[in-house]
Amino acid sequence: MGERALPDVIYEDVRARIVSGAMEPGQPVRQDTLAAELGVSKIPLREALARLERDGLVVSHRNRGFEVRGLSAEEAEEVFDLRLKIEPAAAALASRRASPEDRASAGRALDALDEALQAGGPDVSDRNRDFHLALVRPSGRELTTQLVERLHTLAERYVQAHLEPQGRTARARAEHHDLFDAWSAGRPHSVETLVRSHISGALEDLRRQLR
Amino acid sequence: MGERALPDVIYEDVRARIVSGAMEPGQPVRQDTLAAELGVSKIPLREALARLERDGLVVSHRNRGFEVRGLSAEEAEEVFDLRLKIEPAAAALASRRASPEDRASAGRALDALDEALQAGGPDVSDRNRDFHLALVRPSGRELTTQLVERLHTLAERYVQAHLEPQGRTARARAEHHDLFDAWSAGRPHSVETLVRSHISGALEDLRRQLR
DNA sequence: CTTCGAAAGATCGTATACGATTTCGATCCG
DNA sequence: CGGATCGAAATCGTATACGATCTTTCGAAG
Repeated sequence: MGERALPDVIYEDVRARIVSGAMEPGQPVRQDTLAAELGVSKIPLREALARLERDGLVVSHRNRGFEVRGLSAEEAEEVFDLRLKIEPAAAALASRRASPEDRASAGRALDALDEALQAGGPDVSDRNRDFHLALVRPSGRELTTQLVERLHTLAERYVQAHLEPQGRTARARAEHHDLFDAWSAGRPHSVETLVRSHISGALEDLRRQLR
Repeated sequence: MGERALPDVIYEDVRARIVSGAMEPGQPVRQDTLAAELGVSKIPLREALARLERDGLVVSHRNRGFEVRGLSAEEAEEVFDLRLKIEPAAAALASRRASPEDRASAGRALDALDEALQAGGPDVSDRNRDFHLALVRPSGRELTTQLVERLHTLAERYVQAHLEPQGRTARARAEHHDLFDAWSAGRPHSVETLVRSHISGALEDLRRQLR
């Protein structure tokens, strides 16, 4: 029936709840309750939770189930530090290898992100992830792409929790377009610099909020 | 009864089979068979497999289950590239922050690794992982430590598949001791350099084997 | 009033069972 | 002989059920 596997759907649903803050840090995950709410049994839910634990979004305690992972300034630094080590080079490599379809696809992802930013809906997060991944995936490096996705998700928790969209969207849009232009034109060095400053900028904003 | 959670035990068991090559690249994972062999049901096995998929050790196909992930020269380059971006700095940071107990613990891990290398048993892999993680964990960076562990495991597959222990163990032991000395003395710059060259050396060996 | 302990309730973790899907093999048709 | 078709067997994925563990409650003892 459904095109996508059940644990995939559940995984994305719960992940979105955690990133948005609908499920709060430290909050225990009641498996029967959540499974009932999603209309499934605990089996596929637990598989999704096992993945989320791997992603660093939940933690499990023996015989006490899962809870939403906490946030800390230290971890924020860690996540952005890892992103800075990986994403700039990955995006630069991808810009070298991207095919015309890849560029068109990234362009569409940028458009979708712009629309979402203008609409201000709840799927800005997803469109943002899609765009950033579209800049990395053409590298052909699967593991790196998966890693970038996870780090982006971890970072997004801090952005959602501590940063207001106000004012940031305008700068973000400009940065996205500059970045896309350089990426699409195959200027890897510019891409590397722009990705780095894009990530650093978000980290600076966060540091201000976290004192 | 058992101290460790069932999915954990299964996860480590299956991971060891994949890393050692006992379960070969491309080989489908028969859940009923494997679960019976382990004396458990499919439920905890599938949770373990969900984790292994996240680690990049198996892949799943909708309604067709899991299979052991393939190996490729490209992925080997990718894995070692990621390790080079992350491990040297992580170990250097850890060497700055390590407590006396951390240093003692790392020393014990090194001793255990030496013993395993001398004995030549099948748990060289585990002791090797333990030692390298003992050099990173004191950084206090959980996500980075987890990442290093996964990358080390991915890399180990290539080492097991393509490199002979012969000759390498002597050099490895020397490198481990130099590295531990620098790390234990809190010389982060040396640590960074030594970790980098340790990883690069393994990559060079691999490249020779992979043509 | 506090502390301890036991019983009840809540929650977890997994074995079992079964429907759904895929794979395999034999037969039929072109 | 090659390819399609259909039924049987194998395999997957998950809902249900239940034992195990943890948490809470409540009463008794100090």
